[in-house]
Amino acid sequence: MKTAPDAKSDTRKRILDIAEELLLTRGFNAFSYQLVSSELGVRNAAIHYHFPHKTDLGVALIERYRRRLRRFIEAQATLPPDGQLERYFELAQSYFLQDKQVCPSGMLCTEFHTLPDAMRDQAAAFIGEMRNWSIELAERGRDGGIFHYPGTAEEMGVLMFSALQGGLQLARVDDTWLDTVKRQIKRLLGVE
Amino acid sequence: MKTAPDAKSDTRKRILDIAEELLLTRGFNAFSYQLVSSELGVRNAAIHYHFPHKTDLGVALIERYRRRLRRFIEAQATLPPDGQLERYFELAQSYFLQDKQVCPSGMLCTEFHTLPDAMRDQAAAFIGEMRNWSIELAERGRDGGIFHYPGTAEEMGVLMFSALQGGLQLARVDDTWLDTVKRQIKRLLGVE
DNA sequence: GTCTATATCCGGATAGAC
DNA sequence: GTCTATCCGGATATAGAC
Repeated sequence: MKTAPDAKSDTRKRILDIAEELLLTRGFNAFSYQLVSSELGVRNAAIHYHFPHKTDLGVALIERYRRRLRRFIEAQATLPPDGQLERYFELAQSYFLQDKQVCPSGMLCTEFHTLPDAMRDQAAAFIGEMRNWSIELAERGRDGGIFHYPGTAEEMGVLMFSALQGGLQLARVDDTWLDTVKRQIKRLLGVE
Repeated sequence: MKTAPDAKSDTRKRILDIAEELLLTRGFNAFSYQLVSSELGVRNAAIHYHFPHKTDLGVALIERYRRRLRRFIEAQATLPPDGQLERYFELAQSYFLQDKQVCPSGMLCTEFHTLPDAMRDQAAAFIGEMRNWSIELAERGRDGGIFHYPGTAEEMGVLMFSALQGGLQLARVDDTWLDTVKRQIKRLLGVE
């Protein structure tokens, strides 16, 4: 079963894992096939076999984020809004704990002007999906009487997304930053 | 007076201006001396005369941001808190209107792991100063009875800073983003 | 202060052997 | 599927003429 004929090659997956780590720490422009291949213990031509162009690797990474986001959303569709918020916070926290990574959307936004077109399209789609989920969370929380905040669900969802993205980045300079942002978001939602 | 012997050369200033534009649109890793020199209409060796190493240019840029921030703060020290908030928003807006730039702290955070040490030190200091100012704004606003929010001034100041930084980045993908963030921050502060 | 010319290195990418 | 070998372009940086 684990060696099904259509299974993605292990090497391909390991390349994606290493590239993801590099993307979220260094950024797309600042990582090279050399860094991936040396980490993997192969030559850089081997990477080109799996991903002919760097753009292919970048697009594959964002596509994987999008699939992962869909599974993340489905996996906790039955949780109450405050539970979902906790999971959202844990996701951000797990990025930070792993070498002070930033979230994918944050890295892709700041590098946006230098990304190849295909990556920009994927990034915009990914960010749109994150945005929608954040807004729906704010909406369900209010409808369920769990969250209490001024303004529309769209405004509050967009603000939470923005604050977490910025907070995760600023945590690189001050370890307490992300905790502060999470605490204040909960307060502004009237939770706890 | 304008040609005082100790005046910084015009070329040096123009290099900084062009480099700043490139830093806030493309990032430090994604801009080159070639891009600066061609924009300036000189050869790249001329840039090296003014800034021998790229690190020197990067450090000079952040030092200028720090001086500018100090002047920005002083210039509106007498404004009421809600007026200062407006100026803060206008600053973010002006970045966005200029080729969808992000704020310096946002770019420096995401590239943090790849920056030379001297730039990291400057970036950390700059961000610390931004953080303090944002917190003091939240504090004065509450003390003056203009802002009304839950949590401490530190928590609210850090949240505003984070949300504006993230919002400015995400505005690259969706033009309405920054306006939404500004509107919601004002609402959360109980302003207007 | 700016130029030409060049050194050095590194990045993405390809060809062809195994 | 991975290797060796190589090409090409671009980036930082320096030397020395003007």
